[in-house]
Amino acid sequence: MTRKLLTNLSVDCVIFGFDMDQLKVLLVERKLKSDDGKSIIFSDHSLTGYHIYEDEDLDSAAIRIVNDLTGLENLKFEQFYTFGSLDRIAHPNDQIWIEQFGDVISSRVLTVGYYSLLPNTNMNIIQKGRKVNWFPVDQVKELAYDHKEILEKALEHLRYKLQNEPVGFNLLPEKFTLSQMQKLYEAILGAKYDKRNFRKKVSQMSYVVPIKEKQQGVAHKPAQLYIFSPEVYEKTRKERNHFFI
Amino acid sequence: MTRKLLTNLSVDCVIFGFDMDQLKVLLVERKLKSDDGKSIIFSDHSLTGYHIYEDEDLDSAAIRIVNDLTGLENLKFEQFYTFGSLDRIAHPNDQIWIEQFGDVISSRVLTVGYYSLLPNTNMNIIQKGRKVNWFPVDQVKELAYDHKEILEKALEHLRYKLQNEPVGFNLLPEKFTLSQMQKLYEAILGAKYDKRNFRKKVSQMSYVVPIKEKQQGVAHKPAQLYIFSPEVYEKTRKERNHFFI
DNA sequence: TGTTGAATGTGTATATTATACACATTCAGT
DNA sequence: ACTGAATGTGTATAATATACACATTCAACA
Repeated sequence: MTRKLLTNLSVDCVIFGFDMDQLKVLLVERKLKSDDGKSIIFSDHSLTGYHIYEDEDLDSAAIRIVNDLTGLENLKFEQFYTFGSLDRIAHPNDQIWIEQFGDVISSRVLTVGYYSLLPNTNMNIIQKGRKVNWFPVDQVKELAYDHKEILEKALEHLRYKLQNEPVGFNLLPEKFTLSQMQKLYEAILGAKYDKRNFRKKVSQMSYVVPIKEKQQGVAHKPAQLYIFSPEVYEKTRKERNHFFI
Repeated sequence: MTRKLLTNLSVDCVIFGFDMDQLKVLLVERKLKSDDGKSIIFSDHSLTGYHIYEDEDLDSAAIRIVNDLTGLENLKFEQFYTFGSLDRIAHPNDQIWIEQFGDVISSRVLTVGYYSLLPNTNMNIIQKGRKVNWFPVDQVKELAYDHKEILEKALEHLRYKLQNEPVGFNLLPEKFTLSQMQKLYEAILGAKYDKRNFRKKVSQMSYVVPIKEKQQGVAHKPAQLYIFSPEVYEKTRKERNHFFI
């Protein structure tokens, strides 16, 4: 039995990772060679995305698609926006690419955007055919289709969330130092924070808890390690009373 | 020429209105009569929604669909979430309703959720065939399809936004009093605020500006009227520095 | 025209939170 | 034992949040 792939529906996933210095995004190479395989017609990158099956949940599709392209498992995805402009697939390269696979070009492909936050950029990526690599988010220039726009929207969403919810911990290893946490916020929000004030603020977050363990093997005073406690967070978040700004 | 309607894609719009007391939502009656027209097979309500055309933008679809059902014009919509569970249309009533129109039931209809905020609940609604009415949000029990879930998500989104951005002014008349503004926040967030402290907070919002006009025809001290200035807001919002909580 | 009912509009004291800012400590490596 | 590199800490001041009570102004009515 063959599952029916929906030609007018797809899912695109923005996979973020933090390497303790920069925010990165996982991109898939899109390289089209001439028939004789000797010259390259074009080469660029896209997000991890593909069409969904008729009998497939959106959330499951995100998991499947990323797994197909990267081998990554157990990622958590969150939907952030859906893109449905009529001109999403306008560039000649995009059309050539699609035709190459014999797909009919739907007059418009609606794509649901998901993002995922990974705690590092060293995980083993199983490249099944196409090259997949990490790129610093702020150096990404052009992408296939409207993926640049999707990436921007995901970033915007991430920044917004970061200022209102403790999503940042998903981008840090389970045990992290306060300097790492500070770097994360600085990198994503593009700001600079005072170390003492940052730590004072964090010390008020009861859900960031120090553990009986310190950094090891560093050529300086080893830092205290912390973990994020989702349980404590759920208990404390009860009511925020401020409106906006 | 006939435009092709996409059977597996739809847009559902959650239209909120505030009547100075309660948050309300605009719902469309869904009444199915027996063939002889004498008995009612079932009757319930749904959000304003319908399938989109092949050659139609998502945003335009929202505008068209709401206009078709209500005659309302010039609404501003914002997308908040997309629903694509495989069991969205599970209830027998939903299936009967769809079959009635001779539509094929797609195995899954993906629907993009939009919401709109109206400054009052008195606008002239042109009912084209189906009855459309305002209902207090917190008294809505069951809805067609998964529309109850969609409404909840829209509400959640609205509350979130309300605490972080000045979207509430869209639910108030152009000229409003501070008491009205306070009531709005209390109604939507389900909280109670101290009048003096609320006003102190608002007085720090440079974009809420008093005008040379007072309430008229009220049997008590007439209140100062205010307007929201988007221009001033854009200038002031520069940087918010808090993370979360 | 004066009395009533109803909502408006205002200030202060106290507690909490935000900001600005500099130096001793601890480790690995040599 | 010395160096380089990052950690970890406190205080004074400013800004913001909270708790709380009463005189004012209008329309309506007697």
